[in-house]
Amino acid sequence: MKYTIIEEKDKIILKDIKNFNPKHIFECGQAFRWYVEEDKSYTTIAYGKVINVKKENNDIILSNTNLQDFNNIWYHYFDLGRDYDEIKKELSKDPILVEAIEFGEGIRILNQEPFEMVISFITSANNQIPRIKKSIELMSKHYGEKIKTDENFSGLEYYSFPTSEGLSKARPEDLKEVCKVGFRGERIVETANIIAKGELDLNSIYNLTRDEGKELLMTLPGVGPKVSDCILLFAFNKDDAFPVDVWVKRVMEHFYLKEDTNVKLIGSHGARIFGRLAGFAQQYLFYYARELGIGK
DNA sequence: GACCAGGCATCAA
DNA sequence: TTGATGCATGGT
Repeated sequence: MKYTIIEEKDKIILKDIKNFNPKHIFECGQAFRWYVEEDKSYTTIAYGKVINVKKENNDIILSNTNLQDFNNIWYHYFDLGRDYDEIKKELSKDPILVEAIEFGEGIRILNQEPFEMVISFITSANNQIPRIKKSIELMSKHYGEKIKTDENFSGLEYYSFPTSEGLSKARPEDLKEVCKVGFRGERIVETANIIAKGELDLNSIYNLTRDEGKELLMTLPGVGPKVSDCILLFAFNKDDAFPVDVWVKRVMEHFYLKEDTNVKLIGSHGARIFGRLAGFAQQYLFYYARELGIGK
């Protein structure tokens, strides 16, 4: 996991870095706001910043950033302190994971912003990934704030994801008509309200276990077992969280259970066989299953 | 036109 | 506690 950090003008280069493939990281379903560019690089908006990520040979080039932001934001966001070789080695005791890991060898689990994850995964319920992305983009454009970028970066407009205050003032009807969130409109506004008023402090979840965090998150409208696990895994570093969606259900039934079951049984089975690394196993399996259409 | 999508809320048993 | 059903919306 050793790599060299090189600072250039508006760029940070991670030289000879392993376990970092932009396509795998940004298209494995954990994040909804990474946009692929013509040169195969990816651009996103996070923590109030716009950043572009490009892979060139064994290097990763982070553009429109600097060393200070890298140290304060991106090092943690990209989970660069974690040893993915160790995780892969442990999970590779399972022959099925060997295949899934080979397929998505460059996956990392990002540390994303809590409120954005809450609303994004409420939006994901009984929805399709391309439509989820579109709704999130529309919510950002209409209820987020425009981010100033250097003119010579791309010339496009970028918007931050809305704050809880911003979304709490939205009307559910507008979220439906303008942002195409359907029946999830009421849940989004109600949840934004609860968080904006401080009735639930998301930051407290950093210090809770998966089970404790799950119990708290599930008090929010629109947050159930699967959505809460996604929030815990993608925002709060709860690596033992094992979100079970239609794809994980399919891939688990296909390779492990060999029969038609239910999501609750799959959740407990995943926790039992993958343990503290269940979240990583889930991401490798999800990407593998969805890209190849396994079990469909 | 039925069926499905990174499920959840609700209600019956 | 578990199982069935409706839900907005848009694409097959």
